[in-house]
Amino acid sequence: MATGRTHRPATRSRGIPEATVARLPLYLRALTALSERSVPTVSSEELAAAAGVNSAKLRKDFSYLGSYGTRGVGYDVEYLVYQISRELGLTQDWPVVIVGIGNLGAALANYGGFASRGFRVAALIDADPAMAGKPVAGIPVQHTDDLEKIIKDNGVSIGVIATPAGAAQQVCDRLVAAGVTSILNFAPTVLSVPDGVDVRKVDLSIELQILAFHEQRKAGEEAEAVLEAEAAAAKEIREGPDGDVPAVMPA
Amino acid sequence: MATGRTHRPATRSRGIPEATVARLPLYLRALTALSERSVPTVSSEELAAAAGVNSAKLRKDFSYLGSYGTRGVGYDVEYLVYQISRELGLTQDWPVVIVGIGNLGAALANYGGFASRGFRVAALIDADPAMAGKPVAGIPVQHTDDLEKIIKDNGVSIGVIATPAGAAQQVCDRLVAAGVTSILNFAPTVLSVPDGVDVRKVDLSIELQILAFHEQRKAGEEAEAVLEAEAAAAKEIREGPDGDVPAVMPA
DNA sequence: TAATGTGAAGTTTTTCACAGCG
DNA sequence: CGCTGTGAAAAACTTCACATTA
Repeated sequence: MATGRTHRPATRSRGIPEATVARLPLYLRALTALSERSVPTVSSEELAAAAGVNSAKLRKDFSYLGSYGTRGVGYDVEYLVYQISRELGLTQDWPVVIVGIGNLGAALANYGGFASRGFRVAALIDADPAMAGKPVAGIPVQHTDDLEKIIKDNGVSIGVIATPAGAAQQVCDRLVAAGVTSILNFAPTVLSVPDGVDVRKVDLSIELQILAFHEQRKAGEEAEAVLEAEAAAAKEIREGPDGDVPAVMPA
Repeated sequence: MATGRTHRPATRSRGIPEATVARLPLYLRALTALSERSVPTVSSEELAAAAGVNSAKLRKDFSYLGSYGTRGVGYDVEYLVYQISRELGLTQDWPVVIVGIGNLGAALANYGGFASRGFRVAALIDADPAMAGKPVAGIPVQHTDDLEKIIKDNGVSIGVIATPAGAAQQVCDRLVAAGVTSILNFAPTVLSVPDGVDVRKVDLSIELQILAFHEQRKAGEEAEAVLEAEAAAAKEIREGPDGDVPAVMPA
């Protein structure tokens, strides 16, 4: 993920373990939902259930942020929303560009949760001249030629790549050269970037393949279970219904 | 992720660590690219570079699958493609349904890499009656009412949820009730499912928030670096250019 | 001889279980 | 009393480094 540039261990930042950072958005979402329902406080148990994790893990995660709970009571929802938002850097607004306005890029541009918290789609960029000027999600698409200028004019540091795989590395290089230091990559390619640039990838086919692996395993186990059941049935026929009897036939 | 149902540790399956499973698709993609260029063999070093991991990790990962390499030579590309495909369960075809044919659902339906290896879009399902019958990516959209029938008729065990957050849990419940045991969730919600059902989620806003965290940290470090530089400069003014001198002013 | 395969060491993450506090 | 916060133990994962072997 190339978190480098300083001398700190790449996997930890500000003393907060990477695994914890990855869960903070989950907690934040659950807390936001509670906040909207005007729930004032929440226990680690309840919040953990809402976020789909176990409560010890959640408490440990929060312990890295500080002691924001009240023993015997739980956590103040509003306060925690604020603290996590601050920790994640969502109290400021991050301008984001999306490059590659195909079906996926359009879907991302239209994604509501985007604007709501901390992010703003500063520009949409596509290589197709026919797209230029067309509005998507109310934002006019601009041509790739102007990529560098767009990045600089808007002070963009986060870029989303939704181009075909073939174009991704080149787009990435231009983004980085123009000053982008965080990239979310939807193209099915490994991007190489200099130290100090973070890349995260979202990859449909990888996720499906992982599911297929588990799916296959389940099928295998079912077959095994059937075989075991059959074996048990056969054994019962050989040995009689009560099992613990010395076998008449060799095992 | 709810991998349960049997008595094995949920995080390991068939003796292959979950972290390894998650990387196999990466290796497979790199190997497929090599295969297309008719490269006959590859070393762990080269393949690791192509997949963006380190070579010791790759060798350890492969060691869980068996001894498929040749010392002094490397790995046979074709053979490894086959072994990994088999391990991931991609030698069979998995029919997949996509529920929620908005921008994102359409993007997924159009995604090429889908059909190529192991997966087949068996049906597209949407709640909007106006969509029914319309072809997306050459496949006619069907109405949610028929969800159960579609799942059963096609023997679908993998479902993709691309609906708005509000509908996701309900869709999920229906998919599971109809026999789906693996779900890829694009809706920004935590899904609850019974044991034996795997859920993986893809969440734009979580990824962006993780990037924002690191982005903020970088900015903080720059500020720190500036402060340190300023402090050093100030110190130099106070102490003169050679540093190790007893301070005249209090620290 | 070059590169795999792997014990062993090191690191990170998770979980346990309970002391401590409101 | 109830629930947080956290040391300590356990588990998972990564990396090292080298014996092994084609």
